[in-house]
Amino acid sequence: MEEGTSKSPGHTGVTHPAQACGDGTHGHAPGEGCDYDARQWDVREGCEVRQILDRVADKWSLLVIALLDRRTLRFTELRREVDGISQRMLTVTLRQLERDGLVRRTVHPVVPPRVDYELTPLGATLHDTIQALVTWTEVHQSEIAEARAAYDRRERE
Amino acid sequence: MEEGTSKSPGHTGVTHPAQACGDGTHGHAPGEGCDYDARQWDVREGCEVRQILDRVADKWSLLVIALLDRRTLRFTELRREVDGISQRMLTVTLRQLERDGLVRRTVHPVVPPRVDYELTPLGATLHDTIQALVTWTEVHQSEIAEARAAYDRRERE
DNA sequence: CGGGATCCCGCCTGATACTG
DNA sequence: CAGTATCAGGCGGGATCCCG
Repeated sequence: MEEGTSKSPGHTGVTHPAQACGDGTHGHAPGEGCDYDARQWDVREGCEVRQILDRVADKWSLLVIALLDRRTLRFTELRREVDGISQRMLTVTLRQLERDGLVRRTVHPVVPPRVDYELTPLGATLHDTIQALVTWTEVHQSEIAEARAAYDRRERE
Repeated sequence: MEEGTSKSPGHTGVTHPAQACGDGTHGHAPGEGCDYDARQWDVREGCEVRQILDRVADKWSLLVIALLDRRTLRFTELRREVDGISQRMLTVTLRQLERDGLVRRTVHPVVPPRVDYELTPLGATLHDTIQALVTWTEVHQSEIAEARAAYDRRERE
């Protein structure tokens, strides 16, 4: 993999040139200027990279993607497998992922309704990255547990 | 801090007793490649993997770790670089990361006070993973922007 | 079954004041 | 500078009802 879209070698400033960059909320018309040297990614709020990062680095999105990476799932199946998610958040998350082109939603015109969710090719490219995160978590589980215990012990005294 | 040391489950009520969900039924190969069977990672709410994942897959945590991965930073520097974070959330995030053993907090007994934050060796092991996520985001920026535009166009009609 | 609409509570932000 | 304490306000997200 390469370093993304960075091209100009010399410039590293990017403190906070201005606001510009669009609103921080989710609804935002793409195509607005927001491109700057991302090599020094101090990533201002509302910028595309931050928007996407906020989506991908979201607990629900991550879990949904990881599950869909195994196989196509229906709404209720996802609801059951993503333990703890509310129906609303599952809907919202899936819609966002669909909008981002990471998940394809297929409605079968049958009764009772049947809707399948699956990763798009783009979404599938997240596999390695997400899996790496999950693997890291599993591998370092005990170390973190220890660190927490130590911290709490220190705090309590 | 009014939220206590251990993040109270609050809205994501932990219904299950936090018993070990890494029940040893899926031994994985820690090393390289995702060659272990990822098709079976049980992620019940409240289990350790989920707790850690929820922390690591958090927008603020991710940004803070990524920044500290470049160099040691002081509180105010972080506040300035992580655009959009409130002082409270920065404090909370840093405390969580410190508790998890990912970040080391060093208080220098000088006046005015000086507190440095840096990644621990454990935290540093997240570098590749986090960087992969950031890189992925940068690489696929335009594709996602297109997907969003297409989706919005479809919706509006 | 899938999901839109609604109510509602608690977290987060932002502003401000106060310590060490 | 690096926080902690507090209050206001917005909204994210859970729970529930209900319809196609």
